[in-house]
Amino acid sequence: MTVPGATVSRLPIYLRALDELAADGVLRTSSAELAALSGVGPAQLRRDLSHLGSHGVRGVGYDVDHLRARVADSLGVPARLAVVLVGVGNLGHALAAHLAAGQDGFRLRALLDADARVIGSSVAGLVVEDVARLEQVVAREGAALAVLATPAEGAQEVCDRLVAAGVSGILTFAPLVLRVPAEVDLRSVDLATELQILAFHSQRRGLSGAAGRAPGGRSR
Amino acid sequence: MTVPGATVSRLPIYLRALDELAADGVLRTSSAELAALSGVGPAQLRRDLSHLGSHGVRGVGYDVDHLRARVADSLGVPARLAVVLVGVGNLGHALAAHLAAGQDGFRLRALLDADARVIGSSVAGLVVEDVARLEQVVAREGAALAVLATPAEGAQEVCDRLVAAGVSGILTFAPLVLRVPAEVDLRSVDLATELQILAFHSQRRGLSGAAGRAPGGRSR
DNA sequence: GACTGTGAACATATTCACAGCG
DNA sequence: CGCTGTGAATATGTTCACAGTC
Repeated sequence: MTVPGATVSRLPIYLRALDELAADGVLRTSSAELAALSGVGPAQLRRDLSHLGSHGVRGVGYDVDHLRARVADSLGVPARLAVVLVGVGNLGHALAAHLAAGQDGFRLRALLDADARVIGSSVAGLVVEDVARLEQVVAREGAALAVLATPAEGAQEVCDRLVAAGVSGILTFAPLVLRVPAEVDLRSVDLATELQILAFHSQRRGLSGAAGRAPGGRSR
Repeated sequence: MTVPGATVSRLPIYLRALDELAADGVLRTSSAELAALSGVGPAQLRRDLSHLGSHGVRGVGYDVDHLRARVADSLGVPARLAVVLVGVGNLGHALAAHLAAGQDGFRLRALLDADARVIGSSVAGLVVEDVARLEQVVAREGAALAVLATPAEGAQEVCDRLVAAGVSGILTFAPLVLRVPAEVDLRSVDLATELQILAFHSQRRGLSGAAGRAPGGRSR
């Protein structure tokens, strides 16, 4: 029962949609409804869920709570994995604040930085520690995941040390290509990259900017 | 000469690699070298570049400056598109600071927020304006792209207004599924989603946390 | 009757392996 | 010779359309 990567990347979206339905007191849903909430087609949603096993009822639909538990399980949400964040600059600070809320199924357990002016200060309820102690902190917290929000310089070194310390997944915001061994999972988010991708399509479309166009409708 | 989406999403990475080579004074490169710098295979790199036309020399390689110009052109970097950012909270502030540096080929032209305590303050060299004036600001700056860093509540409304005002691409950090018409490009980045994807693989691997493992090597 | 789960068709993306060419 | 560019093979992902089942 191996789940395709493309499916995995959509499971968090389905989980959020299921959370919303549950919060609204909805008990049962359909592939059409869930797909609409998730911005995908019903066939894709059914195919995706089928990779987690058969959890719907033909002719009826899906039980919201049951399906939600099943999706949350596959994403490891109940384990509430420990996360450490390295790089408490502007961006790291903002990410820490979001994560510290703890609503996403993770426990942010430590903040690390190299800047003496930041070390020792309190951010999002945690005291920033010296990145020199990275190995000890990762071990102490049993961190499975790390968020990397340092500048590009030095990011590969921090990454290597995180891997050696035993984290199994890294989410990086540093604008460079990081090397990790195959058994470690790396996801990269970069503002400039994302905007450049948008720019590509923008110029293909031949629109150089926002000229006065008739207000369009909403929805896709 | 239509470029596949998967290729487009890698062009910014190639561009950064080419920038590095140029900065190091390297005049000529090969698919093997560029691919190594970009973390992809040589065949993929050659296939990707071939979609932009034939810019290498068989038996020799690629001219760094020429290729860089060609990739930058396809990404619309020389146009230096105008960008507006909506939502100057923690995250928006950090994103504005990165963008304001202007090193990525964009001009950050305006900041918008709904919070009266933020409006009028100066961030990254720009005065935060009232989101009520979104339409006028987008028109005034001729903004082609927008960055959305508001909370989930109200994000769809802002998104609709950005679309109606004529932006052609939106990068959102709000944790919800936004609807946009087909002619507008939407990219979504969400911390919780990314971490949940990592968590999926982490638990598949059966590693519950960071136990003492032998320090591994680097590189992939 | 209504909705899921899935085989089959299609579309997209990656990789191999080598022909083409300076 | 050495390296690019690309046909062909493979792998991955999406969509259709309907059989299966409550």
